[in-house]
Amino acid sequence: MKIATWNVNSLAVRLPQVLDWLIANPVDLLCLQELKLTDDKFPLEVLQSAGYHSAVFGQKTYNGVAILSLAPLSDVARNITGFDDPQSRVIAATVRTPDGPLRVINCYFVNGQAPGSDKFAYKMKWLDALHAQVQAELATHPRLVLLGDFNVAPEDRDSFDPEGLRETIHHTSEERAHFRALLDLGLTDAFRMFEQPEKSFSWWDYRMLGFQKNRGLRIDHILVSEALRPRVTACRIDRAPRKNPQPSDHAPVLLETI
DNA sequence: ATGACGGTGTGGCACCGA
Repeated sequence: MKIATWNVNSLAVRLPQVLDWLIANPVDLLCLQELKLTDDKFPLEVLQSAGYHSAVFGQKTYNGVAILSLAPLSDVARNITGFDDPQSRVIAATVRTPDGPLRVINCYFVNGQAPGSDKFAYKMKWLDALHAQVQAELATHPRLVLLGDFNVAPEDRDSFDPEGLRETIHHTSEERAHFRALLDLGLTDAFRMFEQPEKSFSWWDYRMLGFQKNRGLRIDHILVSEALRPRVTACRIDRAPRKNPQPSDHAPVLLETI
């Protein structure tokens, strides 16, 4: 089984690239973030023609998440139970597999702007709420994958400049503690189950030749539950779409299981 | 570095992202 996550930074702009990428990478599940469009503008029929079912949670201008799946999706849940949020950041769904149901939680984590800002405070509250949500989901769905744009570089090696950016956004101790708290629920960062090239990143700033200089961050992640972990055979970042003429600033991350 | 680059909106620029 192949599962991927990709922050597309506007699906309206990136749809042709998504369709091309799915032809080259016929994954079972593709989780998208930053759709930047409302549900009525989601290209449901086009993706259906490509063979994919969709569960969508859109929003005008900002945020928006979707799960694309070759197999039908059930028990779709939007955002976090008991956490009133005007922003569309979380969509979960269940997909049947030969080994039993798999719960998929696709998230676009809060950016947070800067420590001390209102947006950072929102990020912390959102992370608290997400932790409780994932804990509850795990209790009923032992086979679970939590993936998306986490907006956290978990360790120094996940940043192009860990010293210069120490305690700045994506690098703060608080954000990293929240990431570890998710791991403490029994989740594993699938990317770190395998030997990886040094300076592996999933996002690069559009400015200042960020990608060409590999000045990036690894902030897009795929976390797998204990039941799923022994099934994981590979996890990698696909840098190819970042080389497209009009790229997203994020690259897809891919997971393979037996 | 109040910069850069790219997307969206009802715009002539501001706001946001990371």
